[in-house]
Amino acid sequence: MPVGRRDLSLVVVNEQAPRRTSINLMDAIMPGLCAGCEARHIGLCAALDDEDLHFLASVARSQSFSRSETFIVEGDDARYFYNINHGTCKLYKDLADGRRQITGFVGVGDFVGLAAHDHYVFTAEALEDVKLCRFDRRELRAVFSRFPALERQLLAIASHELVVAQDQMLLLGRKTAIERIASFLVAWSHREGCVASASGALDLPMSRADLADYLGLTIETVSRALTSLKRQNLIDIGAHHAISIIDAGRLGHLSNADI
Amino acid sequence: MPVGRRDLSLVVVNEQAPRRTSINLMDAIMPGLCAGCEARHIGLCAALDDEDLHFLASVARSQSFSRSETFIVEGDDARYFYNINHGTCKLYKDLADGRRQITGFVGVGDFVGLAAHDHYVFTAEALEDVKLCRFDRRELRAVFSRFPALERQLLAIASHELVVAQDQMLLLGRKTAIERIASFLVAWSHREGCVASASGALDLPMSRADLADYLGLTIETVSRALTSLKRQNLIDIGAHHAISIIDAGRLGHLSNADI
DNA sequence: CGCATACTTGAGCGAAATCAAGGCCTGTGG
DNA sequence: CCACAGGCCTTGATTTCGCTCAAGTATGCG
Repeated sequence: MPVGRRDLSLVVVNEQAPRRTSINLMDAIMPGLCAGCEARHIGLCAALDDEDLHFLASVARSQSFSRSETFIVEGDDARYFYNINHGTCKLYKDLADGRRQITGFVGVGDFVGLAAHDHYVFTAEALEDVKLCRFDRRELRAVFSRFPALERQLLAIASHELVVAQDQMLLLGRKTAIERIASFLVAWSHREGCVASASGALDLPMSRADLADYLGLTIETVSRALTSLKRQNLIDIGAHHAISIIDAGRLGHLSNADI
Repeated sequence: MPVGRRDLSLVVVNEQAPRRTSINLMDAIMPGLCAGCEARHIGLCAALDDEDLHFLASVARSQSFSRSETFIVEGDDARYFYNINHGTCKLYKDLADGRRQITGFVGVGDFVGLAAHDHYVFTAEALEDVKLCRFDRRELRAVFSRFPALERQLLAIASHELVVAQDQMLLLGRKTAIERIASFLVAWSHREGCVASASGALDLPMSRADLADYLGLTIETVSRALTSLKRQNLIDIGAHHAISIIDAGRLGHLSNADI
């Protein structure tokens, strides 16, 4: 029985392919199949045969989660591996006494579950309603051998994430509260698809508590730093987690990007 | 002209292959060629032909650096990519005002320069005399297409480094000074080849200043925390950067490893 | 409209930074 | 062999940035 484009919904959850710098797996594997897709391709031949599609259907499936649902729990068997089709998630690690470190926010096109051993080393929680494409890690080798270009792309993605992680270490180890907030706002403003409205305001899907847990601060310090930036007329704080950057230049200077 | 095993010294600097969890590139490419090598292999066929060897000679060469020499400078063109054959190095990022964050210490078998874009995003400096195998990044694609198993292994390595980076973010963002020091000592004691002598003392190749820059502290705080652990009889501090762990259990408990 | 949750603001505190000596190796040269 | 210089490390005194505790104020939802 042939698998037609229609059946792709099993794996291609979001056909209105988003614009993201990191690649959407399905965009990558099926260039040209997703209408309006502008993600970078990874050099696969344009068309997949029925066998390829059946194979993909057998190793991947779509999933949805609501705000505050966790779909990866630290310590669990690392059986799956995800590609985000819609929404934003936070990844975090907890200490026994409740202290939490958010290691990253992941959005459309990002992969989650790459950095794992036999067990997941972080928890992943939806910050808003999310749609995912879930892969079985046990089939990963088979996926790679069928689509070798994908493996190459994943190495580039992992390398880039290492660069980002090193930046975050510099922030957490050496920057002041104001510098952390400024760095975050500048970095978030460089994400594609983060601008909420015509006003140019940033749409931050995370709470002050999440921001604090990401930047190694408390919610009070985050709040005070944001208020301080607002008083200096560098940003404006709107409702619904919206923040507008008024003076990107001075904000970037405050963020103390490394040499 | 054939390339014999002798000529491998160009790339295989250290034939007494070290025992390390992360793979030594040459061990990987030439399993069986390095006497006593116990590193994991990555599934290449046992023998390389002359063409392979000529190819390797053309893209890689050995290098040596002395203590405190830098061989990668943040911001420079990322032309090379290294595999460490001997010694330990620190990787760090600096802020304009001199604040420094060491993002990692790398030792025998580790790869350096993977996490880079067009330019290096960190500086690498030898902590002791080091020997390296240097690869031209522009030839990386050619290396991978000749040895596809290598690329697969690099993805696994990069994934593992992401796990380590996330642990470090938790440490930098949320742990106390004592917890940071305890975590570091426990982690370092799990490195292979780190035990200096029959006494079981750890050989730390880095100074207190390096430790401070790695753990997001000052040298005074590092010193006080070590003294505190010594007074609690959990460790003993010897000369020449040697530290013995007396009570690994309580030290591990103090380190507050995440759940 | 009322309650719960999230955010802001203020006051005081504390862990680690900064400032400042002082001690201890190690190597060098008399 | 000792004297001295220069790192590197430790220890103490003081300061400070961000945390904790505590209200108070929006915001959103039933």
